[in-house]
Amino acid sequence: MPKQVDHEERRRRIADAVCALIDTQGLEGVTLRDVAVRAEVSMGAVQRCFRTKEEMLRFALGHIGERVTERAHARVLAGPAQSAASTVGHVAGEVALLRDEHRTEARIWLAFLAAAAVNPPLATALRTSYADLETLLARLIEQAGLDPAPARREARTLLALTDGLTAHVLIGHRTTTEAEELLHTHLAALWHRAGA
Amino acid sequence: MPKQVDHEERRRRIADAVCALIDTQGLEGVTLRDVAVRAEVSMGAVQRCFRTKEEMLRFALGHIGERVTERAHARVLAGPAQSAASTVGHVAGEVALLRDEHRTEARIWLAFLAAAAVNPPLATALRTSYADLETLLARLIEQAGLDPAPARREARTLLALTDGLTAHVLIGHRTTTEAEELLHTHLAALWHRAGA
DNA sequence: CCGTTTCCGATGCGCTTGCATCGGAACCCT
DNA sequence: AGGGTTCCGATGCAAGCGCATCGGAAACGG
Repeated sequence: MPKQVDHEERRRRIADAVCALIDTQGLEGVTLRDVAVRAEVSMGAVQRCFRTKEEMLRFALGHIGERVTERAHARVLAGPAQSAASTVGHVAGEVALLRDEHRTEARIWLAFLAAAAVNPPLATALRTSYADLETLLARLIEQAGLDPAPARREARTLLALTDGLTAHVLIGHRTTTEAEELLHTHLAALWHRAGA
Repeated sequence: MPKQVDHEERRRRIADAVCALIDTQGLEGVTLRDVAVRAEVSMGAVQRCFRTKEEMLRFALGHIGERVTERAHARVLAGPAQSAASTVGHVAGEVALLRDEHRTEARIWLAFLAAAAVNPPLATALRTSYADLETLLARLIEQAGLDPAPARREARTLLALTDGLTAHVLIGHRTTTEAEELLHTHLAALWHRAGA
């Protein structure tokens, strides 16, 4: 058993470098060389971890996808005393990546979203995350008092809305505050409708 | 006055070629050579029309932006006898680019949206189209009976929702039918709320 | 302490990219 | 008819790309 290296740790380290590059230069600006420099490893190491660039990007997408969905799940567990409705609000706010410290993730997410439109493997990876979030939201909305079918419908609408808002904030067509307010109003209408 | 050429016509022709390439290969797959081949002109002609690739892409974005907004406006003028509410539905459906024949435009739109997140000039061009659509929708919603402030709020929400739905359809996480139904349900709730 | 096995840094290769260059075709005016 | 402009197709170029290659460093069993 010769020289051993924690491959998983290295893969994650490289994925982080990929994400950092996407954040500043977009997906097109990601090159193997730049990734290697960012991750502080040699190009050879990158090529050993991932057979192709495509494989590396796919892994990075899964990496960021996990980060986002895990945070959403954590938010549910962390908010015990509140009402189900307010939990939905918090999770939606989390998914929308509106807070400044998540701007990076938002840019990365949007970059992968666009790439997925012409790249089926990436689309598959993305759908996994979306399905997860959708189910989570649907369950929460159901707990807030809606029937299963309408709850799922509202979850889907909510997910699309958050994505759209995120995109609009990113291109500067909407401020973070405006987006938060729109999200809040949408949810208020939802609960109002459910109560009646 | 020597050899003359309709520059505007050529620019539009090249923009169409750019869009066709984005549709199949994404923004990264657009090269000057491929554009020239698609547009059936020489590379020299492309370089004469646009000083840089960046300038060409910017023009193409404006081109497709005009197409979408003009169709939305046309939809308003074309639907005279209906209620204001149903006009909103039609325009929203148009903006969401859900119909199969607009799938191409949807992909192009999403590609530019992602690029705009790391490219301010593109973001500026995009915002122009968004502002236009937002105002149009707000006016229509107002005509349907809402006060100006809520009307604008609903227009913004609706615009974000359509964008999100479009993206979800593109990556195959939502079918066209599902998206249409979600959009319809959202609007139904809106009118119901407005009526009360 | 040396052989074996695993790893990787450096380098090279073939290709594509955006852009610059320029000679000559195309055209209008006189 | 010919000169003066305007245009553009072909070609060249430097840079950057993903990927393949390989010699040697690192770590262990014997």
